[in-house]
Amino acid sequence: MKPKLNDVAKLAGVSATTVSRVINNHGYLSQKTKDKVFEAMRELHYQPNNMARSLQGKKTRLIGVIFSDISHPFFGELVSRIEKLLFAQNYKVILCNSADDPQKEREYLQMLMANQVDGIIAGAHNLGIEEYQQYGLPIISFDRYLSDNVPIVSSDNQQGGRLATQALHQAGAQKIAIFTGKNHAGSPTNGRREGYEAYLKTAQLTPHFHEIPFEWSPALKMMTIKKILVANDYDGVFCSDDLTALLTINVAKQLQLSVPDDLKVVGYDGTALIRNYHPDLTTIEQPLADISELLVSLLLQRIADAECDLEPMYQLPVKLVKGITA
Amino acid sequence: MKPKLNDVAKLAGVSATTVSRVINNHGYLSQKTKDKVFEAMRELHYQPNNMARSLQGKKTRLIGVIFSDISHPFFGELVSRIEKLLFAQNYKVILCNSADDPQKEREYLQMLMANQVDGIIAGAHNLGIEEYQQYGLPIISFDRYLSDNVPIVSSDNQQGGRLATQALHQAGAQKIAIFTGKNHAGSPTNGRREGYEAYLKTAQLTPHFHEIPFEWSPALKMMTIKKILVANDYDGVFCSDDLTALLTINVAKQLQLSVPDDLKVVGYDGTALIRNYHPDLTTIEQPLADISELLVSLLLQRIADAECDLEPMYQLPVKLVKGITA
DNA sequence: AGTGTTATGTCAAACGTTCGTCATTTTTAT
DNA sequence: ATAAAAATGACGAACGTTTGACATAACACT
Repeated sequence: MKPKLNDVAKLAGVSATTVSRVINNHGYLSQKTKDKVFEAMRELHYQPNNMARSLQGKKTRLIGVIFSDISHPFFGELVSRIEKLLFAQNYKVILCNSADDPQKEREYLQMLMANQVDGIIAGAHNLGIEEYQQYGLPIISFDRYLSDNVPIVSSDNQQGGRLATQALHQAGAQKIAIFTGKNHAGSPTNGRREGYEAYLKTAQLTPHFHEIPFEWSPALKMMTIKKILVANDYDGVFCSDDLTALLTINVAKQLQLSVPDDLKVVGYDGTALIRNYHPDLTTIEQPLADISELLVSLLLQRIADAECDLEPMYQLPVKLVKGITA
Repeated sequence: MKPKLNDVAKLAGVSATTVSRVINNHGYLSQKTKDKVFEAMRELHYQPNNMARSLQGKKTRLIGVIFSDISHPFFGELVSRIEKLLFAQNYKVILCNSADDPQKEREYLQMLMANQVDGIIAGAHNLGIEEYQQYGLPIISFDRYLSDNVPIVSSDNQQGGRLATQALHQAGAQKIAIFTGKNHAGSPTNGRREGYEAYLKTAQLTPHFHEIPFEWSPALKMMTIKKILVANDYDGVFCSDDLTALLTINVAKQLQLSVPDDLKVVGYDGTALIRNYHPDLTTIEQPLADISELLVSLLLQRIADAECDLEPMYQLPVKLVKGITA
């Protein structure tokens, strides 16, 4: 059997109360007793039962982290950073891959409630507003509007869209398309599209929109991209994520189009993976370190004080990372 | 305040005992009462408090999943699959990025114990054996020896090493190097190295070993690779992971070496990311779907019956995925 | 010796469930 | 009508910990 508080007490030759006091650093304690107790805890490999503690009203120090899928490099990197920051603050992460499925997201939410998490960081894309309101829990959202009292952390998607389009234009492109995911309300790609449109307007160029649903398989995406490139004579494409940009480049190669000579390409996200392994790709870098720090720090503020008022929206600056594809 | 079992009981007009019986489907229950209770639960958005339940000896249905870093695409994909499989069985994942740091790994282990997890899936690389034994908990390991009673799931690294080397050789390479991580005992890359060596022996070729520590930054790795390629006239390189293979290809490009004409390259892992976005790369594909299913299924068996005996080692077959780099 | 501070102990209630025991009521089958 | 089966209820102990109330002991300082 696992050792309990009482076993520690016996071994240390003190009362259970004293052990609890030592653990919680509560009331008067002599150094000698503390030492004895810690020693006994070590000897028995005692770990206080968190279930019992949080039944007592203590925090669980569990945080739910919901993203569509951490096998996507962007979310993988983001969640990895979030987990590290939280662990450093003695919080644990319950991982939720919502797969952009509203039903799964709902189940996750219920599960997280049942597990008494202290808070949630959500970057999922599907649920209606109400569902997030009914749980009176600290929540911070990444890049997505959930509800009025849920602060959003995001990067400046419009600015990113402008920068990307500008890069294409300044590299000489004149007929510039944008490839985005489906544009449901609240989706982050909307901002990118707006920035694209805004820049083209000032440059007096015509926008060309193409939707390539995020959840499609890469093979299907490639087919679609091929059709699009064949049917049009674009000389520049702004892809609203880096992976699509890689596909576009692959398709261009298949079509014997030289990048950047015949076709210029700019991606979006700029994860470490892309910067390290595809330095050629010109892309818009989201400040992942800042984003994760802000998400965590806001959440911890909300946990410490549920009433503390936070901005409804924190928008972090993005930057262009020049490769050679535009 | 969150609704409790008693609130449900009141609303449904039954006793607390009955509500508990309904939740646990225990004893005689009429359909009518069940309906009433479920209705009340729904109305109140009631979620049983898992802390209280597991204090009662119920399972927590929490699983600790320890890998070095999910921002690495291989681990990201593996952990994503594991999480999905576990969630489908109503288990939740506590995510642990050990960063290959023994101290962090130790802290994670203690934290998981404190949180009463039902089991652990570990793919980390650092801890001594003893530490995993002292907790009498179901554990399954990925690709790494932890302790005699911890089953290992891995792919056939030796076979992978042989296949990779064979591919290089059959593509015409004669002077074939291997780039691996540091070879501490129990590391999966050892098997790959052995396969490499074994194949070269039968082909009567000389092995050339180079260590490129896994934890180095990509920039540092590239520098090292460049030095190695400049100092030797290899015409084939087997990289023990795909990302290093990408770096090697990038370096080759810098050195004006044509791949595969001047230099053939084979990677290792074959994640969906690589297959989708780098179909050119010849690589050894680890069967991630089978691996994750096996990891989860073995763990659940051990949880269901701590005494059930499992093989000490499950080795799944790998396969060569032909690209054009070898 | 007296006072105040610091250190420890005993005891018990509380957290939200589960589950066994026992009792009672309702339903069903004969 | 009667017995057996099915359905519910009331009650309370237990899970491992925290915490407050209260008591008492040890110690330092005048």
